[in-house]
This record gives sequence, structure tokens and C-alpha cells, in this order.
Amino acid sequence: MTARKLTIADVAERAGVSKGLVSFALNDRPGVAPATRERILRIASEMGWSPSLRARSLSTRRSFALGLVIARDPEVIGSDPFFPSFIAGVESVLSTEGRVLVLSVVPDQEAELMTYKSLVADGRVDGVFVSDLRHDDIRIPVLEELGIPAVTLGVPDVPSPFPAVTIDDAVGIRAAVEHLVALGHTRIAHVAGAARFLHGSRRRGAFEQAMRDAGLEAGQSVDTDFSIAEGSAATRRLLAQAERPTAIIYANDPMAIAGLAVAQELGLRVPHDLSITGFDDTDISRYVFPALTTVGTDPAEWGRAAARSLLRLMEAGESDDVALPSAELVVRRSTAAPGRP
Amino acid sequence: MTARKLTIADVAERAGVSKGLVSFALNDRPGVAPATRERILRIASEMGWSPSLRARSLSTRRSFALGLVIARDPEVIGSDPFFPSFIAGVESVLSTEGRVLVLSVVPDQEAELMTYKSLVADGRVDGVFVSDLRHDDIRIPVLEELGIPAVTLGVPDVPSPFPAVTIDDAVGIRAAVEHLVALGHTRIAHVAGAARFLHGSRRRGAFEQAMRDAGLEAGQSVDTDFSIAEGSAATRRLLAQAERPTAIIYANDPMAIAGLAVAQELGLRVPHDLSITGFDDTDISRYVFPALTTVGTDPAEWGRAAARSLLRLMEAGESDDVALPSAELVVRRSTAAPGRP
DNA sequence: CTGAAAGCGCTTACAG
DNA sequence: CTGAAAGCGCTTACAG
Repeated sequence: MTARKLTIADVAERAGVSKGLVSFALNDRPGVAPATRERILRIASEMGWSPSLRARSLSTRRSFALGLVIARDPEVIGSDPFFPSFIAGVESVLSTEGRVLVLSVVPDQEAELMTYKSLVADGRVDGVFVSDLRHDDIRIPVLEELGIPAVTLGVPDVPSPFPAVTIDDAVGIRAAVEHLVALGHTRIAHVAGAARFLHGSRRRGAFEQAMRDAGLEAGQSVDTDFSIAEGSAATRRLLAQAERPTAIIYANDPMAIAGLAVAQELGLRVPHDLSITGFDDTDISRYVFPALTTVGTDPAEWGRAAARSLLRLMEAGESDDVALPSAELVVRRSTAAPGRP
Repeated sequence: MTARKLTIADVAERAGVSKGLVSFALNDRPGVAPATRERILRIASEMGWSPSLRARSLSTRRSFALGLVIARDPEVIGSDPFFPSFIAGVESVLSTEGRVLVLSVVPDQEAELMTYKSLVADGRVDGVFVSDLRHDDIRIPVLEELGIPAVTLGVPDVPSPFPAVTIDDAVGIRAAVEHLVALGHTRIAHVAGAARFLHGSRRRGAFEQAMRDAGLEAGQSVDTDFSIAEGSAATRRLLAQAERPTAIIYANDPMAIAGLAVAQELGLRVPHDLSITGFDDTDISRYVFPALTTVGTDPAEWGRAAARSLLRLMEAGESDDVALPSAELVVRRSTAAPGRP
């Protein structure tokens, strides 16, 4: 590993050209004779030289890194399988681009904003991902003012100069409602995510609209913070009612699995006494009993698409919104016609 | 945000000193009169100047970043809650140190090694975390030769110059066995993790030893890749036998939850017909039915300890091994005395 | 098509 | 205790 002592000057000398020319050859810039270019590159690789990222960073004012800031309670971050899959998707495209992901996990929104700011101020990243969009999301104007390229997961409800990568989860919720209605359910409830998140309230809105469209009275919705604990508590409340729902649509799989457990604990048979649907089609959903009917999304593909979009924005200066295939209902064993008492 | 145009020269001029002195004051180096130092710092902050990380990186040959490479199948990465919690722990200490985490998720061991190498070659990180230790782990000698500071999660089975941060999970497995034996179980099986991982084979070894110590014949162990799918399949195989076990100890919670589902599907009552224990005490384990008896570990604390250890190594040049509190059994409702047929 | 030089914004011996 | 200068290793106008 003596390799690290080499600099562009060594390569230039060995090739009998100036440092500038080596740089030009390396960066594929015009003005280098093809033969020369090739010779320089060959010599560089023979010598085992690769340009110093730090030096490049200083002179180009770029970091060749992208940033993701996740604001989640450290205690519950583990229960949401979304981010690991999303990140794996992001990495799969970054790794082929010589770029790297800088990840921050922070406890709250205040720290989240500070982190975006310092990441940019320190020049740690050349672009950022914005996930878990909230209503009137302050990050949009802040990032715009910071002048950093960004991509949002979903379309913000405030004016945004950034490309959005979307997956239509409302379609999935609607499909779940229609599936349950077709089975004969009329008392359908929704255990929703946090209303401050766009995806939380959008799924809830889709649920209510679908219920109306089915000619049913607006089903009950109860908001949660997306955590397993609150999903469990919400289920307990819903099932404690005299006129309890015969089906519950959950905003994510972990809550649905907790709901399944509550039903079992209360002696209700799923799906005979209670039908249940989840959201995300996470790995575990097919391995619970009964296997969970859920709405499939593809977080890894979302990650790939977001990374591509952000890279394009950084290189071309602009990037179109991209819409991923809609979330689709995956019917398994946790839903059935409501049982006769 | 005109702040970004400022350089150390601006501050020096305004303070009426040389750039060098500003640098010394900033870095708390001796040779600056306290009063001068204070004045420089005050002026710098008044001007809103913060030193350019890129320039510092180039001259100090440091990146002020730490690296973590995770080799996991993108499809199943989401089902293991370990990493998100671990990372949250790491971040909680890095964020106060002006350091940042560079995360890579790669599909296999080959890519994993390449990634460590390029992270170091590019000077992306000043130190790395080594998780999921394997037998004869090649990463240890490679990282040693690369000359990069590292910390390992657990003690490698090859000579290692790096500090290790350990949690004694064997204690937890032993406690699970003893708990089940005390309840009257004699046919206890183990659904183990992958044997190529140190933690996988260590838990298995602890299981076998504890069985022997209890005077029981070595219980059945079946290796898996830690995935929910294999945990489910292993359970199915174990329960299909004529003399099926009355209790199963799983190497992680997700597999235990899948096992619970298999039992239910087969019409076995848990814990009456089959006792089940998990590992890690993840968030969901208390929200399944019956609530899971499991072995508690603290991935976030592990992350904090590992980060502290690595930082100490980088600053002091050495760092002792640290042993976290042993994994402890958390008894809930999925274990009981074996039911009479 | 090619070279010599300045610049990116810090840090760090070296003098004084 | 303080200053002037070189150096980190690239990129990029500017000349030719």
C-alpha cells in the first residue's frame, strides 16, 4: 500500500506531460489528443494512482456525497423496515457512481433542520434526500435557500423547486377498501399514521374518500405516530366498542401485526371475526398467521429512483418528477367475508 | 447565506492577525495569548465564519467521518431491526463531535471488502465499524494493512489490533435454556443464525453447552441465514417430527415471530403446546400474541459504545475493549411449562 | 493540442 | 507570543 504516496505530479512526470494535462485526461475534458489521453490513463493505472478525493473536493467545491437525514425516535427506528430497504436501493446506484451516502439519524425536527444546514455549510454533501414529508414542510424553503439540490419522496404541499419521486399509495388504500367492501364489510376502520406527515394524512384521506365512494358512512379513523405501541393501543380502543368494526385497515405492517395480536388476545378469529390489512408488504407480513393482506410498495426501487433523480438534477441542472408504479394490494389470509356471529 | 464566501483570511484581516494565528486559536493550540484567542474566536463567530471542512481535510488528511459497511441482501435488510437502532446510537455520539457517518449497504462480502478499501483509499473516512464478524474474518487483516482505525462488534477469532465492543449474548441464551428447563422442558430445539457469523455460532455453542449442563441430551439445532423465511422453514421442519420439541429458542425475534405463526397455523397453542423465545427484545416482540419471551440486548447502546471507542482510538491511539452488560432474559407470555397432551 | 501558474482554504513547521 | 510562507493535491482559466 505505498500507493497512497502518489500524486498527479508523479503521473505527469512519468508520462512526460504537465499536471494539468493529466487532470484533463482524467476528467474527459476536450483538448487532449486521444492517443495522449489513453497513454496518460494507462500510465496512471499502471502506477496505481487514483486522484485524491480531498484535493478534488477542495478545488471543485464538491464532496461527491449525498445526504439523508432521518428524524425518528431511536427507540422505534428499528421497527420500521422502510429505511433500510430504501437506503439499500439508494446505495445500489451510488456505488456505481463513485458517490457515497452520508446518513444522519436525529431524534427530532429541530435537530433534523440543524443537520441539513450543517451538512450543507460544511460541504459534506452535494445533494440531499427529503423523506417523511410534512405539511408546510419547512425543509423545502430552507433547502432552497441553502441552494442545495434535493429530491423529495412524494410531492410537497408547498411550492417546491425540487423533483419529486412519488408512489401513489392512495391507490393501494382504495384497493384495500374496495377489497373489503366486495367481501361484504360495511364497518371498516382505519388506523392511520401521523397526520402531520403527508403520507399519513393522504392515506387517511384516501380511506375516507373510498368509503364515501362505496356508499358507506365515513369509517372511523384513528391517528397514531406509526409506532407499534400506538397501533396496538388504537386497535384495542376500536375493538372495545359496542359496534366494533369487522375490518381494520392499517397504515403500516408493524401496526397491523400488533393489531392481529390484539384481536387474538381478545379471542377474535382473524379473518373470521375481524379482517386486517397492512401497508408496505414488508418481509414479515407473509410469515405471520394468518398471512397479512397488505399493500405492496417497493422501498428499494424508491431509493434507486430517488438517487437517479437526484444525480440527474445535479448533473443536468434539472430533473423531472417521476411516478413509480402505484401501490398494489396483495391479498393473503387476513381478510375474508365478515363471519356471521 | 452570504456566509459561505468568508475565509480564514477575512477573519485574520478583521482581527488584525495572521491566518496562522486564527488557525491556532481555532484549534486550541498553545502559543496564543488567551485574550487574543478569545478575541479571534469572538470575531469569527460574529462574522459567521466556520472553517472549510474541505480545506481542513486536504491539509490534515482527515475526513472527520466514520464508515460502516453492511453486507446484507437488500430484500431482507429491512427485517432486521438491529442496524437502525445501532446506527441511531452511533449518530447520537457522532453528532456532538462534528463527525458524520458514511454508510454503505452492499449485497455481498466481495463488495463489502471493496467498499472498505475504496472508502479508505479515497480518504472518505478516518475509522470504520466492523459488524457481523465472521470466522477467520478477512476484514481484520485487510483493515490492519490499510492502516485505518477500526472497532469490532464482538471479539474476532483471529488476531486483531482493534478494540472490541462486546455484549455477552451467550449469557442470554443460557438464561433462556435454564428458564425452559426450570419450567420442565426437556426437548428444546434451537433455530440458529448463520454459522459463518461469530454471533451465530456462539449462540449455538452456548445453547449446546447449556443443554449439556442441564443434563439434557444435545438439543437439535438448525442453522439459518437469520432471515424470516428460513426461520419459518426451520420451524416447520422441527414441528413435523414425530418427537417434536416442546420449546424452541430462536436466534432473533423476527424468526421467533415467524415460528409463532407456524405453530399457530399447525394448531399448536403457544405456550401450552410449544414455548418460544426470541433474541434482541425488539420493539415488536411485546406486541405479538402471546408476547414474546426474549433476550434483551441494546443495539443503540452498542452503537454509542462503539462510536466512543473508535473515537478514543483515533484520538489517543489506543482504546480498551469494552464489555457491555450481558444480554438478559425478558420473560413474557410465550413460555410456560409444557402442557400435558 | 499543450504548459506554466494561480487558486481552492485551510494547517504547520520555521523564524523571529 | 506572533508572522510569513510553504504545502496538502487537485482543477482551471489563461497563454501559446
